[in-house]
Amino acid sequence: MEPVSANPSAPPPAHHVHALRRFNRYFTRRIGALDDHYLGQDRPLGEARLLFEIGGEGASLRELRSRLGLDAGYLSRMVRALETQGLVRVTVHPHDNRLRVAELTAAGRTEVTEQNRLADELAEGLLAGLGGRQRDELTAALGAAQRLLRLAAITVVRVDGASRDARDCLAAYAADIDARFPEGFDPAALVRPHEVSGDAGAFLVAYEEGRPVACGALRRLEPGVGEIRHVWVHPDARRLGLARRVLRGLEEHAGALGCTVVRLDTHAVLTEAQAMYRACGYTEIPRYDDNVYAAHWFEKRLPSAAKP
Amino acid sequence: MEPVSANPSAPPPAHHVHALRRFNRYFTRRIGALDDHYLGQDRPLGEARLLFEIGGEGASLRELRSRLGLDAGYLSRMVRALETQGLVRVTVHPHDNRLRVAELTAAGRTEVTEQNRLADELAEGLLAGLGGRQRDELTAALGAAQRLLRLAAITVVRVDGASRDARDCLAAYAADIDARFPEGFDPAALVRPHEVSGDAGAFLVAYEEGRPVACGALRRLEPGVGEIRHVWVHPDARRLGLARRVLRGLEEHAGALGCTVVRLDTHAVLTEAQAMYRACGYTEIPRYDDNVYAAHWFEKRLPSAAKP
DNA sequence: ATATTCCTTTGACTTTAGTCAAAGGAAAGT
DNA sequence: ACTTTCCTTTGACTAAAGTCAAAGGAATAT
Repeated sequence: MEPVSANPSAPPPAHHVHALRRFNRYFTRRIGALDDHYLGQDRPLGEARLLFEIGGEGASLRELRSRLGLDAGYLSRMVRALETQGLVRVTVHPHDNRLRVAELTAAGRTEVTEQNRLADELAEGLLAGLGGRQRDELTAALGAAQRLLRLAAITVVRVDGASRDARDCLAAYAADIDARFPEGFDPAALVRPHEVSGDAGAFLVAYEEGRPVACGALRRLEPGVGEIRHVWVHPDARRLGLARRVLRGLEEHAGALGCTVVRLDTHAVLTEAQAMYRACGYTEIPRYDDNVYAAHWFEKRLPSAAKP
Repeated sequence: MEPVSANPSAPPPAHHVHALRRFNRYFTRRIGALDDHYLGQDRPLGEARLLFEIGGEGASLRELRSRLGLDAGYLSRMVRALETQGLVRVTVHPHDNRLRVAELTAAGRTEVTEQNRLADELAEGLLAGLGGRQRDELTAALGAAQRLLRLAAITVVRVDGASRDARDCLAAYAADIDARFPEGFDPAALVRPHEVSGDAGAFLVAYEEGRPVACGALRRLEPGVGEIRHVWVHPDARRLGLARRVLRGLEEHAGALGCTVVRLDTHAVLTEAQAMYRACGYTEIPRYDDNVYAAHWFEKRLPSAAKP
């Protein structure tokens, strides 16, 4: 896996760094601390967090371990403690006897609900000091900040078209558009791994905290002409501007593979995608393939790789 | 001290509460955690935080205790530990032999600098994932959020005009405008405590985390006419919209004291203040007093207290 | 001057949080 | 079938964080 345009720009100017640190200091002191102390009520923080993380659906110990970053032994003991307190029930995983699954009992659920109520109350108390317009502003600012922080944490890397993550992404993509296209979607229309690997093309996957959240494929149509396909973003990661990042990465790879033009097609129902392609410099062209799902065809001339 | 328009509005809508909690969860997990772990490097977190809090200027143990919320005994031991490591020097307070003051030694300063460098690096790494425009957006969003969170934490209360905090605020106000008015300012022109206490008027102080950060006074000019004076905001708390809050509070008190009109004057150099008064519904009127510092006079007719 | 309040230190604990290694049962790869 | 890899449990610790109460010197209030 090689990172794609990892650092597109020079180191960030100091004032951004300071703004982030200032905010961090203020926020963790004012809010984070409060949250933790009040939530914990009568329970060690570790246990409170664990309960919260088990949540309504339950979770395997393995998952809890990775989500909370805990030592296996430590977690095992904590779960046992919660079990003897009657808050948690532990069973073996139905499909894999190595795994155990922790679920909340009724008492556990009550406690988590109470935790949530307290946290809500705390947040309400905080917001009570603001007027309606100011609350709107705050919510908007926090939303924007979170969006950008998430985006900053996502890395786009090139992977082999036959890799596990690539296949998973394509499967999710296929399921997604199958549900969206009125006529459904036949996975046979997906690119073959060899078309997007090695010198033939490229397959990019975006990772957020280790999980694939977006993908995009590039294959060669003819010498000098690449085709972008299967740009997909996980529902949880939409509206972050991730598709553009994947697109930019694919264009870079196209340039590196000697393409001067990239093309792509889209289905009639994917109107946001069409808008994005236009906004990214693509112009509509006549049909160039016989893709039965396509209704619009686009092309973009790549800036020739400038050498300094 | 009685709170002023403490809860001007109904409990905040759930979506604001959720937005705040969502952000809080994300932020503390992603950023806060990182920060702590990296900062601690080779040193327990408690000590690292303590070093940071002692900072360049040093601080009394008492202050450290309240800033960090630590047990006295625990703090005492931690400071001793840092002292034996040669990072901190402890001396008795020059004016109060009960107090000790902790200062950083050269070695301590080096370590804090290194801490800061690491934290900067971390922030840089985070920002590296964003483009220039996105960084600007992030900084703006964090700035707005912090401003609003601070504002939410500030409460405006009425205090006695002769109280310690009132006097401190007025002194700071006097020093402030003395530096700003070309002709200086004579503190004899300040209101007398009795003019702004009891039924005669009101004195409001805004507190942020226990410290006074703004004030404003109301006295009665003649029956039915109040005068607003000495609206002042601490330099650290400017640009939060605090002056407006104080002003609104004073207007409410004026209404409660039976005033239908409030007046105020401002100095020629305080142009932002003039703009604010206009934006808050004040209109310029002819000179109504003989205040030698005044160059503009304003008036606002108060909405008569509506009963439901 | 005397009582009271402050601030810090010390002793004696407890709880949380976390680490490391060994071991054993279960699934996956060959 | 056999090795390897996974996942969890247990034992044996350590370090950090925090609590409580007693005590003594310094300021303040009365």
